[in-house]
Amino acid sequence: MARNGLDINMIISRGAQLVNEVGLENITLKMIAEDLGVKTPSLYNHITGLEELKMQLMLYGWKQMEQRIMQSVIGVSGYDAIRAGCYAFYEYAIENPGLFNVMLWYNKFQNEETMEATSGLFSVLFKITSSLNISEENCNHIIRTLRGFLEGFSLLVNNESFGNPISIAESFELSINIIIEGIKTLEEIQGGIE
Amino acid sequence: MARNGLDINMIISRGAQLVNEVGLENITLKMIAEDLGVKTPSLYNHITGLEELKMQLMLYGWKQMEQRIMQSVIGVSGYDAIRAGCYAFYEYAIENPGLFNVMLWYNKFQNEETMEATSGLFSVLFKITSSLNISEENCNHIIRTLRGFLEGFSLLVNNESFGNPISIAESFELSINIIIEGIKTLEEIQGGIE
DNA sequence: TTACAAAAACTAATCGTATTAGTTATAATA
DNA sequence: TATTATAACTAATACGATTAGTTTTTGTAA
Repeated sequence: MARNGLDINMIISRGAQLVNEVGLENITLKMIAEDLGVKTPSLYNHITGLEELKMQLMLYGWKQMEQRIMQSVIGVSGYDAIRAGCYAFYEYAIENPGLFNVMLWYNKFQNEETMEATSGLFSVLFKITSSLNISEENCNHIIRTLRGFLEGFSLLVNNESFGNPISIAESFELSINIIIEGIKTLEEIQGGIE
Repeated sequence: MARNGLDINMIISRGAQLVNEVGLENITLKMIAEDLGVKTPSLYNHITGLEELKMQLMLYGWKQMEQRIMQSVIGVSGYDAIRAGCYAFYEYAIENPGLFNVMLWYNKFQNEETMEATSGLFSVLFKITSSLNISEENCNHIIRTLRGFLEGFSLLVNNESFGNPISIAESFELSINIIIEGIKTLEEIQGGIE
């Protein structure tokens, strides 16, 4: 029926590589098109524009991260699973700095597809936290605590915003310890009340 | 000697208002110039370009936030001061969503002026944490924990990334409780060792 | 009071990328 | 082999950032 040169998956996966190489602020359609050996307008046969591509990259990143987190928690449970999931998140984020920026910035548009991409991730987190002796509502709060810390800390690392020369790895480890210990006290308090 | 129409402070303060209104992704020099009643090239007599303006806005935001945090901890100490400082950070961030995005994205360029702007903020945090029974190194780690959580959580709130309908205010309160309780266990452990 | 000079503001022009309009080429299918 | 859907192309447009060069203003000093 027509030429079978590009397809949207090629554009997205190549875009993901390029955005990690040059950063979110420098990625252009022109660059992606040249990389794929076509002229810029040809991309418009597969995407509606730069904004949609960034949305697609955001979804691509979250789906990949979900896979990594799911793999990381196989065979572990409870607080060990929380720890493993946090490390998987952090490692994916710092391995993919450009893509992670896209994931953060384009997470704002709330539509069905966005929900679908991130809901899988949250259901993993929810299953982990639900195995603890904590109310469902507090599980949801805790997921927000973890999301907040993980997104913020990863962003700070990627931006090289920590001026102090002390170890970033130790900061991350201690932070996770702090949060887990904090959650444990919550569990005890709630256990006492019930 | 010359006309005294604009100065850089007018551009920055007006830019800060506008970026909160239209968002980081939509702010343009053209918009700021029109708002100030001049043509776009006139801005170049005061700034080197859009990038420098964003850097200046980033510094402006961090300095303002530092003031807010310092005021918030007057008269309180220990964990109450940590709590007050965290709330001051969060409230400033959600009151200034566009500017806060600038603060996050342009925090990457590490020069003397950047350091100066954020070092004041960190010295406040360091004074607070130093009053606890925690080693200096761990104080620095804890500051990173707090920065990570506060930046990430605020970003999630500003982007409306929390799909779940449960209260964001309660999530923040519980998160701070978790982190403070986590820090307390750290303090006890270290106290026991010493 | 008036001429000067520094600096700000202006107009005109350039550049780069996104996007759109309209044309050409390809490949599956009838 | 002819058709046709569709992808890729060329050409053109739009818009903002930036630069070059000109004009205007205003404090200072003759």
